[in-house]
Amino acid sequence: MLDIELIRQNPEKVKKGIANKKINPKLVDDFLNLDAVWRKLTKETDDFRANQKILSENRKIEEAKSLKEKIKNNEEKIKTIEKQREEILYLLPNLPFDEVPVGKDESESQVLKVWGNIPKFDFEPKDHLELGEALGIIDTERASKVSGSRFGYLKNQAALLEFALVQFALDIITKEGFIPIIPPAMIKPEAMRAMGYVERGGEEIYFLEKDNLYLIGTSEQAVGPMHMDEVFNDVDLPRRYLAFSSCFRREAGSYGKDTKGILRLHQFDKVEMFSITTPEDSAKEHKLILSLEEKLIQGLNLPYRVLNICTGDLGDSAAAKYDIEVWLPSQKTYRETHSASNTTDFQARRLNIKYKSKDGQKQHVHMLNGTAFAIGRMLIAIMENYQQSDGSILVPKVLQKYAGFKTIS
RNA sequence: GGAGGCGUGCGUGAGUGGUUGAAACGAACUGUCUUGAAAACAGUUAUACCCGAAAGGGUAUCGAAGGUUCGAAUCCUUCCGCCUCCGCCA
Repeated sequence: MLDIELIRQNPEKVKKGIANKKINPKLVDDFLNLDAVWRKLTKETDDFRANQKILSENRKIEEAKSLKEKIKNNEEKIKTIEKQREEILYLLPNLPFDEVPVGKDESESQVLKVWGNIPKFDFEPKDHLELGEALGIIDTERASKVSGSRFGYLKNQAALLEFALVQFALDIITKEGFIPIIPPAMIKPEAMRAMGYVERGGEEIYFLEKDNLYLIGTSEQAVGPMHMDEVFNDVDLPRRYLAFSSCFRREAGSYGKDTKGILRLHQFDKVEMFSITTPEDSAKEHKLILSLEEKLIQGLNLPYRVLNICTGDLGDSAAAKYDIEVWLPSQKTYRETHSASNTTDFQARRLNIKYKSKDGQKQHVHMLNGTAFAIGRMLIAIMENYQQSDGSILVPKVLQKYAGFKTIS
C-alpha cells in the first residue's frame, strides 16, 4: 500500500511510477477524486458528532435526535466511498526506485553479471525429466494419476538431495544471523491481502473456502504477517529469517507452459530469506540477499546470470528486484531460479509494522525477501549441468557431505 | 466434535447505559533534591484520522464487525482469539 499523503502531495510522481509498471495512471485521479469527497464527508460528520455530544450532555434529547439520522446517513456514504477508495489504493503498486531500468517486459531487464562456464557436452545433453525417470528419482506420471498435472514425486536420491540443499542453505545463511523458521502454510485472508497478493494475481493462489484460509505461494506470505501491528526497537533491526516451507501455486494462465517435468509445479519446497530493516538499510540488505544467493549458487558451481528486473516486470510490491537465472543445458538458456525483492514500506504499511528510532520517532520498516533455494528448480539445474554421458549425475562437491553420496546412477 | 469460562491502556486490574481516553496500583521517562545512586515529591507516558499556515480544535478506538439508544467499555447479534473439562488424534 502506498502512503496516502504521498499520493495527495505528489500525484505526478505516483502516476509516473505506476505507469512504468504498466498500470493505468488514471487510477491516481480516481483515487484523489474519491479522497476529496471522503475528506469533506468526514469533516462534516465529525462536526455533527461533536454537536450531538454537546446536545446529548445537556439532555437536549429532541435536538440530538435530529442529528442521529444525518450522522447515520453520512456514515453510510463514507463507508461506500472508503471501500471504493481502498479498492483503488490496493491496486496501486509500489513505486520503482529511480535506478530501476524502465522497460515493458523481461526482455528489457538489465543483465548485471554473468558467472561460471556453460558446460560443454560431447554428447546430446538430456533434460531433467528424461534423466530423472531413467534414474528412478522423478515420477510425474504417477503423480498425475494421483494428483493431476503439475505434480511430481521426488524419490530416492532426489528426495535426499532436497534435504542436502536445505542443510547447505541453512549452514551458509544462518551464519549471517538469519533465524531458521518453519511457518504455517495456510494463512488468513487479511494476511494474504496485506502482503499484496490478493488484489492482483489472486487467481494464482489456492483458497480453502471451507476454512477461509489461503495456501501460501511462498513462505514470505506467512513470515511477513508474523509481526503485524508490532513496533520494533531500532536495535532489533535488521531482523532476518530463513524460512522453509512448501509453496502452492495454481499456475492459472500458464497452461501449456513448462508442462514437462518439475520446472513449474503446483507444489514445491523452498528455502527463503526474509529481512526487516530500517529504510536507510534496505538497499544494502537487498545487496546482501543477492550476494548470499550468489554464494549458494557459486557453491554449487552452476553457471548463472544476474538480472536487474525492469519496471514493467516488477511485481506489485517490489520497488526493485534482482533475479538469478541458472543455465539449463536442455533449454540452452538461463531460467529463473532465484529472485530478491525490496518491497520497501509497501507491505509494512498494510501490515502496520513500525520501528522506533533513538529519537522516539516511529516509522514503517522496510521488508525484503529472496530465494535461498527453490528446491525443484535447483534439482533441475544440478541434474542437467552435472549429467554424464552414461546418464548418471554427479553431486556438487558441497552437497556430498550432506547427501551421503557422490553420484546418482 | 461436545460443555463451560474469558478478552479493558506498557503490565496487573476497576468499571454494567450519561464529561470514561477510561479509577487504582505497578513499570518507564523527565524534573527537583543528591558528590553519584536510591528514596521522596511533581510531571509525562496510546494510536489513527479530519480541519488549520501555525497555535490549536475536532472525531474515532476498551478483541473485530454489525445492531439498540439522544448517549455504550457497559445491552443485543455474529465473528475471531485464548483458557478449562470430555472425546478424537501425529
